[in-house]
Amino acid sequence: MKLTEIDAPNFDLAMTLDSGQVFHWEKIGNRFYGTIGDRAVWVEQRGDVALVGHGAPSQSGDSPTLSGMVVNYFAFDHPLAEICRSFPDDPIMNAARSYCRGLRIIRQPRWECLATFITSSMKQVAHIRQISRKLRERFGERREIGNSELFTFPAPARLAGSSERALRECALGYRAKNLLATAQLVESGAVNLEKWSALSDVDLRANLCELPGVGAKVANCVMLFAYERLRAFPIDVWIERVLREQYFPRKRNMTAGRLRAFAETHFGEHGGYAQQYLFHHARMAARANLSAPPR
DNA sequence: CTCCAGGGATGAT
DNA sequence: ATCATCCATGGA
Repeated sequence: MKLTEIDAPNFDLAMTLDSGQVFHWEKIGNRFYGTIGDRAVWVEQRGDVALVGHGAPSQSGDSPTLSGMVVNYFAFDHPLAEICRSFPDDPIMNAARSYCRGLRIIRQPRWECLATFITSSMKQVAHIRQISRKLRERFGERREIGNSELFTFPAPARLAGSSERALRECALGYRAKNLLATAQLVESGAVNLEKWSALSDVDLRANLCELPGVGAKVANCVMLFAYERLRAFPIDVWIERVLREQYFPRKRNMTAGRLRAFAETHFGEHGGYAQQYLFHHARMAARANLSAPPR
């Protein structure tokens, strides 16, 4: 076990990992255990420093340094103060910005992010976490870290070579068919997720939406979390609720299309970041209301 | 346009 | 201990 300290200014690890953008990190004590690509690590925040525990690299040679991988994964290079300053100055956004200080949109591996969000449709965060764990345990590669074992997210070939039935055993339900079909498209080379990074937002979204199990919402999540398209604005039920109740409280005829058009213009060049802040703030506020309901 | 598949955590009773 | 609710895509 080795330790690495990494400068992590303006960062909140727990907020970042608990904001519904990534689903496999497990909290044990003060540490979050998970994989970054092929590497098993734990991460602990100590003020402005991220302490990272890790085993030996899986392969020697030309792999990037661990600290480089961590900096890239958690996007410590995103100019967060500047990004937050670009949000609109309205009461809703200001409350979310203040609550979510240090939340960063991370850079997830493309396939892992796409596959995970295909499994996310019509599921809540707790279920998505379970599916991710089952897929990893059954099809991923085992890694040891300290006394814990972790599993990498299975490569496309691994899932493409499985079966709808095996995937259903991982609690995917009807999503199994979509994940299998998409894995086979990627594995066959018919789809090259890395090459898609060169596409415009419009073309990337269109290509993603062609994949089985990917609609507008999942496509926007993948654009935001795996392709660093910080303008992409996924609208799920939580965000739709925020938009309707907070921005248009007495407009009865706001269609989904009009809401989408509003979001795309109102939240600006880092709309995806704004969306994540609104999403996380709304979810945490709802949770707080359960323990202390209003009146 | 409507209806529904499929499923496990979570809340309500 | 049961019962209802949450959720996004795609096909009928």
